Amino acid sequence: MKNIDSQLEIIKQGAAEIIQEAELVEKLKSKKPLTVKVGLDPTMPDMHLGHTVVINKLRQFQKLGHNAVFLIGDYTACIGDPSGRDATRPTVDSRTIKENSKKFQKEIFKILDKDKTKVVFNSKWLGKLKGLDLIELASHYTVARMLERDDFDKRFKIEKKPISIHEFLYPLLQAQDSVEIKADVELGGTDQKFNLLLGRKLQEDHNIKPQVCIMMPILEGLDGVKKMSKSLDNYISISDEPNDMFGKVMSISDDLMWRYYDLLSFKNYEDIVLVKQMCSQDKFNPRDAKIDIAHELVERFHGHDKADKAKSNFISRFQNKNITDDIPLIELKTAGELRIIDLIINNLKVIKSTSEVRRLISQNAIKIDSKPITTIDYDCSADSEFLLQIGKKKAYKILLRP
RNA sequence: GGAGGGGUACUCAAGCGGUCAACGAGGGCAGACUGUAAAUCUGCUGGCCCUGCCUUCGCAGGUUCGAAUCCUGCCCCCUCCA
Repeated sequence: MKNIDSQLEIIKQGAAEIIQEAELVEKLKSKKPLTVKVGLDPTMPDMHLGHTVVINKLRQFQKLGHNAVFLIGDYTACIGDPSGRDATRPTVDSRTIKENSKKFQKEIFKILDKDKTKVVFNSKWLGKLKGLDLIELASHYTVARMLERDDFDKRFKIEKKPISIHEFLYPLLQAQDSVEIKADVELGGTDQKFNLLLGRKLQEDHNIKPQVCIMMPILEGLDGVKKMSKSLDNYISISDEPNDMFGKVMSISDDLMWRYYDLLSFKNYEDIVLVKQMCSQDKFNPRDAKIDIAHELVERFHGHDKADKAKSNFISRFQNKNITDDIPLIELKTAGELRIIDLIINNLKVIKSTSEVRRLISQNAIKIDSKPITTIDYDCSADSEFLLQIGKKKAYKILLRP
């Protein structure tokens, strides 16, 4: 185990806030591996890079020799934490929760060391709570203090949107998890501050040394402004195909790229500082820095070979403007000629309405063998092979057979 | 339980009897410029058998030549009082 100072330095990297740092030092001084908790609700079917920020931090703890506990909130998922949202999340059925949990476990081990990570489900203890237990739990906190939570406060006072009573139970249950696990440290996004703090309070009530709360910044999505989320469609899923993932990373702004470096890269802190410096002094093209981070991320989730391939595809396609062989070849059987409309809407299913196809055609966005088509009545002759491009990003090789 | 306010397209938000497929903003898409960047500029943004037609303004009816706009009932939400 490294000395306390260098541990602390690593732990603090990228963290938005630590409560209380002095307590953390105290705990580190004990020289015993700390129990570090990260919880995630299996409400969404797949994880995106935003979720991994906290897991990356957990990985650092793990590398430092501490005990990583990954908590799957299969019980709390039934409530749905509305954190950062303006309304209750719809509750999720138990089968979906099971499926998602399984997927989660597979995904997190692309980041964490499988052999050293303890995976726990909070239904194990929360499921045993009886009505009276729940009432007892609820007695530990007051309504006024609940309303201190930012999003509750906003909904209640400013937006005047409804808050259901059961939503108050979420933070309490999450805090109960910390009691059960006896967490020394809990990691979460800055939007989790309230919930994490409640863990401290509840642990104290149970005479457990309160956990240190470490808040990580919320990662912005592709737009660079709003938090990464599936519902905003500005996310990079960790199960995105290599080419897609690479392309999405390349399309972010330079400012955002540095955020991604800070929060997602496993490179040394010093190396990142150096890259930033070189870019700002025009010694290194930011585009190439972007290629590096794109490669790193694709490699993490898809392996080295696929990352190399995605990179070379990207370069040949966009930098050298070549149309590569990598474009999917689609073979279709047709009796005679095939209308372009039918091809796009019925066979490829990439655009949903004729009107939209019309629009794209009038904008010169649909090309066949690099030539824009000008009429909706365009027919593709039977028994032919051609390249179909829709906008800049979509391309297909089509082979029509009789 | 009582009183009042409100539900409009992906979101916010105008419209309050015809000129409304519905102002405006955001988002999204496309084009130009580029580093598939960002910023900026331009256009588009319900559907279709597209110089026209069809369906949309919480739901269901009604008044009218004609309704998102008026009337009735229902559903949902918010605020205040109890």
